[in-house]
Amino acid sequence: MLNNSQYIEKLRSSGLRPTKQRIKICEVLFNTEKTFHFTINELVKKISKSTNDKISLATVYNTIHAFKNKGYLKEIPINSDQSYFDTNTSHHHHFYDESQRDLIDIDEADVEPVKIYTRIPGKKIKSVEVLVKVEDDKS
Amino acid sequence: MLNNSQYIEKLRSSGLRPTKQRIKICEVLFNTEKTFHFTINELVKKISKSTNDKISLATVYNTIHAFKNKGYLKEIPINSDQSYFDTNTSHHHHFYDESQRDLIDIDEADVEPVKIYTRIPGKKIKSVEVLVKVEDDKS
DNA sequence: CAACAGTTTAGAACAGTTATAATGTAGAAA
DNA sequence: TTTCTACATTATAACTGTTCTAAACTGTTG
Repeated sequence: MLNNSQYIEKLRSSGLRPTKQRIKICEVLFNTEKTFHFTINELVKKISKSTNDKISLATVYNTIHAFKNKGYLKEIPINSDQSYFDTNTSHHHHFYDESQRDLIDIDEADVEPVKIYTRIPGKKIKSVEVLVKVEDDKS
Repeated sequence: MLNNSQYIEKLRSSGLRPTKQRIKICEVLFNTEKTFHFTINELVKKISKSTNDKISLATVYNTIHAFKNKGYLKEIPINSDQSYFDTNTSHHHHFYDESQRDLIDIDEADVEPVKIYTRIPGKKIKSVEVLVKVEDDKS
């Protein structure tokens, strides 16, 4: 929930030029009460609903990748024909309802911290992500 | 580690006609000491190395999906431009080294069972998968 | 063996994503 | 403010993994 000048500052401070496309995308992504999940396709629709100046698809992809690299977005590891992103960059996990193709946050407090008793020599852990797949309970 | 007649039986008992393509794919996938991970591309190469009769790409896709549906393979949820499959269908988790694009099993005993204290009403849990992303440790 | 449903096949089609190269623009310097 | 330049945007082409199509083939059943 920031205003434009704060997005401009945020972009500039991370070495991204605050273009009007990037500011608009910031608004769509971050000017919300709650965080949310999205695919590029859904984001494009959301953008076009909220502005008359269309943003090209390539720019959306570029911007999302830039934001992901800067840590403003997380990509959610999931088997899907398209990539899912999350505006919630805090440490948390997900339910995935494959039938509805619906992603739901699992609050960090609702998952016992995952302990891993083995390591890969020479590598350090970057992230630990839990994906809980659910299906309709017909019992 | 089965011989052909056992694969024929396995296929037939799950309602899949034991065609020579499927039997060959069974051999490549299951006639090994250790389980392994693969992409369709890698599998196609493996198949063509081990036989002179080429199997069409469409058949490989069909067969892998059939095997996955029958529970002979698991798909590994990962953000990648291609799907990863695992011949190890027991419950276990993975390290993913993004720089090498390399998947490594985490033995079930090496992960504290993941406890989830929340549920989605009307849905039951189908699987719980942990993906640990690692990177080179430059410290 | 005949008949049929299931399977394989090559290639076309498709969807998501990335690359290209021309045009535009933010920011710095004069 | 004007000029300059590196960075961004754009439309579109290209690319990649996967799915579809429809014709030919084959395992199974009677």
